[in-house]
Amino acid sequence: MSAPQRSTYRHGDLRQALVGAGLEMARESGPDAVVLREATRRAGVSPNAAYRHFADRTALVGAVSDAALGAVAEAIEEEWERIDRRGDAAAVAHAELEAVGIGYLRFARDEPGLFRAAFTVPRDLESALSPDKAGPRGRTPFELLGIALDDLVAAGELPAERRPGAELLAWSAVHGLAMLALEGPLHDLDPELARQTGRRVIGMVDRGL
Amino acid sequence: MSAPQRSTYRHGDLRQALVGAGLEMARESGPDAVVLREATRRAGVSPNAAYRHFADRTALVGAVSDAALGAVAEAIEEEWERIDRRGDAAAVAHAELEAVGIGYLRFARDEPGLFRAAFTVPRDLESALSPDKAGPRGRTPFELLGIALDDLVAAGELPAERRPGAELLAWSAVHGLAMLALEGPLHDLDPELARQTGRRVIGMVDRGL
DNA sequence: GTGGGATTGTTGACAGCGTACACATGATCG
DNA sequence: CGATCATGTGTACGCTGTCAACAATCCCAC
Repeated sequence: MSAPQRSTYRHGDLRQALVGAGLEMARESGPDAVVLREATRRAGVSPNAAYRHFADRTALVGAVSDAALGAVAEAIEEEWERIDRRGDAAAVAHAELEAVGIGYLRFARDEPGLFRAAFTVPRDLESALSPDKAGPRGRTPFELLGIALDDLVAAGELPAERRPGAELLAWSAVHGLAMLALEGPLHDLDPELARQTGRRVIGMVDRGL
Repeated sequence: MSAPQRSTYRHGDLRQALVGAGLEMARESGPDAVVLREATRRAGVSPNAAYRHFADRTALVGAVSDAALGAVAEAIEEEWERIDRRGDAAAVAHAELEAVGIGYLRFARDEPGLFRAAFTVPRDLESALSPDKAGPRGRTPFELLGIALDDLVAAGELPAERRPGAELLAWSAVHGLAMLALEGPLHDLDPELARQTGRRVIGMVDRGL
């Protein structure tokens, strides 16, 4: 599981191994639990070896965060694929928006540690949107959200003048609920109530955009 | 400023001094920057003295978080006092809701470290709502939000059946924006754009509740 | 008042952390 | 084949949170 005895002096792909170990730790207790020495231990390597691949601990956590973002994208795409596209354009567009929100919240609930690793680590927008953090279908969460909003406009369900920046509004609402429920005051909100609140938040976004 | 030489063996009010030092550190760089040993240093006391007042570092951070919550309450109340109450009930109710949101976001912008200390530390709801974390006028942020929503219902601006749990919806939206802008991907959003987005989020809540 | 807990602060120690510096190993390419 | 450069190792330092044992002081019962 952890300390793979290796015969070669070189490791092979230490960088990847460190990120993997970091992901394990983050999954259990969030990004703060990513400890550099422990990662090297799990990779079966001396502590300082990490510095050949990361400038410092922050850089490692950043890489872990990137990987976590990819996992979020995957969760959202999964929900996206499930949409029934036989209805009219308006219904489909609303379903798309809902899918993004549901996927986002589902991931936050199922993988709180990774979720916090993905979004709680300071990074700039362009980095968050860069395509190498996309899901398996190659689309980032932000892109999917954008498509949903575009489709709402196209279907006449959202006035075009409200379209610019609407991502931020939708994102804020859903993200806020996730954070409050994860590490904030809603920490031990009843799970069923949390699910229900999630739906209501998405409804509020849909109505209020 | 920092190490107050004291003559007496006893400190006087060490607990308060530690919380104060913790607040300073949190203000600069958030709750993670609150380090127990440094707090004792600033209080002019040996490291272990802290353990007479806090079970461990977590407890200290918790106390700091409580104090930070009080500061949030104060910021919101400030905005609340500024409301022009001469209009009709509906307008006042909307203004109240807006005041809570604006105060919340203003505090997040002006005191990001304290904001994160207040809301990023795991705590349960009842603790977050307990009145000892209220502002100078004795009302917690959550209470003020509740009053605003009640007034919306009274003014016929919010269907009564949507009232229960509406706090969570409003709170989520505003909190999400704050978190994304503080330590998330919106980290370096243009300040003016951020302000504007804040207003739009509040508008979305007002429409979408 | 005086003696004896109960409080509160101090000393010393330990393991674990991130990281700097010097060194060892080995793959790669002239 | 030998030099170079990327990669991993060893040792060390200062910092952290926390434990255990000890010391000073306050305060209350006599």
